[in-house]
Amino acid sequence: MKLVAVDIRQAASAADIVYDALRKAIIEGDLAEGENLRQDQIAQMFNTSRIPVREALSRLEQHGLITTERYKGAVVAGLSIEEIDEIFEFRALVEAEVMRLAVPNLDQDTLAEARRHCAQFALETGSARWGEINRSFHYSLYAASKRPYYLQIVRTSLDRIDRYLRAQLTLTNGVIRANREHEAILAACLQGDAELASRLTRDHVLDAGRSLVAFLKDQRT
Amino acid sequence: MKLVAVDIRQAASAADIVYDALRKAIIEGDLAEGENLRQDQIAQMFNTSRIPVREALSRLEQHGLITTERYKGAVVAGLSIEEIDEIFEFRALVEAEVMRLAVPNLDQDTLAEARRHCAQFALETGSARWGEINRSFHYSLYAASKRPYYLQIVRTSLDRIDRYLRAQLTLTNGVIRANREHEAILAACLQGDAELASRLTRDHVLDAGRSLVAFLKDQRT
DNA sequence: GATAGGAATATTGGATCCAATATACAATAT
DNA sequence: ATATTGTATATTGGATCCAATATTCCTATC
Repeated sequence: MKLVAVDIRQAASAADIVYDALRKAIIEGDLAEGENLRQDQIAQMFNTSRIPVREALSRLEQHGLITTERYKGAVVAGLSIEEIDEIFEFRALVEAEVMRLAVPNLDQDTLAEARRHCAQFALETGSARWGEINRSFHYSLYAASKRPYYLQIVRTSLDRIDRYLRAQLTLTNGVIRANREHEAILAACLQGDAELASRLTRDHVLDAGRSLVAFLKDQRT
Repeated sequence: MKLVAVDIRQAASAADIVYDALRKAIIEGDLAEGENLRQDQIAQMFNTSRIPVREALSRLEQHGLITTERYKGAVVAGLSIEEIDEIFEFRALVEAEVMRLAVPNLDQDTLAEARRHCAQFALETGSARWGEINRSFHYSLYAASKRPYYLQIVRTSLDRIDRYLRAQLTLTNGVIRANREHEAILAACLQGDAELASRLTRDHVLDAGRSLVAFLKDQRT
């Protein structure tokens, strides 16, 4: 018997599909902050009932991507400047540590992959994919840390501010700076200098945060 | 008109109540790891239908407290030694930073409250409340950091291992050591020495982790 | 014209019902 | 006796229905 076995346990439920789609839409900024999420409307869009939608919304709320009020419904969560600042500060702490832990485990394949993402980031001109490639670059390195719990935290904290990060990359000249910093991080990794890579990662995140906060402070006046 | 105004928006839904109860039961170890969670059974216990139960289970899964498999149901999540180790390492990183950020903001009232919790921890003989008082002690100090996002992360990571931490406190002589360490942290806070308080917090968490891992390695052979 | 009150509508939360899947167990064949 | 198949039961996921609450809009009153 020759057939490719798939693990059927991971078949996605309707709630999973709705959750993934909404998460993506929020992260990428397709759903604006403050926008109402009507259960009925979403259910119709996915050709399903409200039950899986409610489950998806409940999950999104747990991750802070939406806020809900009883009998009033869900809206895409917004963040204050202070909250954004805090999340960037937190990310700097955790991602710097993850980078430090990753460096000793980096092998040639991983480094090659990271270099690919880095190059791709520099080449990409459309804003749509910067956020995604940026993630891929960092994740490819972080994965070597072999710290699944840390990575999950990194993912959820990135989720919260990704929308703003994309705006920052696009609207300021963040891409040029980000690319320069990516190359520096990659160079440190190639040299096996964990401390340097960690410090550069920390600065990279804090830089982006500062730039974003400045941008938003200007915009929100 | 004289009455205490309550914000009715935060009235708990059935799903909230079920979620809180299950979370508490898992954290406190009343539900053993691997135990099945039948929707129908839980619904009957709370005099409700399965809908709110399903929502509660979905939320618990997002926080890693249970694992579910499609059409098979939910079980209380267990952690491997490696996972426990990783979470303690992570907590050490984050809680040390939170402590560092908290010290400059500590005022007399907060310190008095922390001292109360610390004393209460030393006096308590029954194992049941150690976990709770331990949390209260640390949270009372952490709150001064004014970093709600960090605190939420600390809470969820503590949730994951609280069950094991309680076992460690109870079954080894962890309480004596923990209490000594609490007093040292408190002293550092009173002196306003953020670096010291941070380092002691880090060691406190790592100590507990090492002790727990040693205990579990022995037990799980 | 502005405002308070109330009916009509929309929306959410929860209960019940049905379909899909898993599990337990009996029946049958080897 | 053991393994395999089929069937009954249990359980979950999703759809539909009902109740509780919020929102809208209309009307009456000043």
